Amino acid sequence: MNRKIYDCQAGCPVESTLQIISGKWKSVIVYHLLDGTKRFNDLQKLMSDCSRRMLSLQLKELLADGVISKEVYPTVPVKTTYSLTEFGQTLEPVIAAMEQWGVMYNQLKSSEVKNTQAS
Amino acid sequence: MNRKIYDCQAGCPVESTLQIISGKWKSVIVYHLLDGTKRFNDLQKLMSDCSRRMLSLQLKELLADGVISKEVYPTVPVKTTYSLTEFGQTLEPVIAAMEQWGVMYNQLKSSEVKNTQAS
DNA sequence: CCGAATCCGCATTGATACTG
DNA sequence: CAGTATCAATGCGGATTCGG
Repeated sequence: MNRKIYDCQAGCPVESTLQIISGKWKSVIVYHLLDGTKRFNDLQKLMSDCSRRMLSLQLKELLADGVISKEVYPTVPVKTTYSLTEFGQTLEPVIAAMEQWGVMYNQLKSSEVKNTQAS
Repeated sequence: MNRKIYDCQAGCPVESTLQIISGKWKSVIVYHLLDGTKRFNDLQKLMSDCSRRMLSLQLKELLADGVISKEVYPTVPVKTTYSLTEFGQTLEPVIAAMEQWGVMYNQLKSSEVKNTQAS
């Protein structure tokens, strides 16, 4: 896990942010958790391209970075839930900006399909 | 170059955004280009942890995605400049959010150092 | 100066099976 | 249900070299 993307002391803020959310699935996880507490399988279903293993790893890193918290209910089939910590909540503007841009981008793509631009 | 992170049709907007800026250095490049047109070496200096090879690759992808544009001046030592396209400019809110969060995060980290919290 | 091409080690990730 | 363990495959990314 090579977290050191940039070693300029307290350097480029964009890179600092990246250190927290640059994992392949991290921002997506945060995105879904902004919606509320979720169980492992809930997340799995929301991110079907992310394997259970990957999901597990990314959650572990987010946990280590204090972005999310985990609650384990020792019921018979174990139940665990993940939520954003207060710290994690501060990422909301970042994720929201990504979401908004994504919406715009999706529309753009679908309209490009219709136009089938000939040169 | 596996760009398909999510294949849900026009799916999760956060993932769509990620498809464009998820490269290890892409958002940093965009961040620096928001500041104005830059030459290859300028970028290289601003991102000293990014090898020439990586910079080149990431620029190529951003170019392919229409985020940046490239101008080549056929002078004797070739000179090339990179700028954001109009499309690339639309990423500004996303990058700005990342930057702001990064600034906050950097401050948070440096204040934690001072407190040396003993449990 | 910009960047493509090749070589190659290492980290990331997937598949599959297993556990409490 | 919520993970972990192990193994194998892929691909990222560095170093170096060459070209325009």
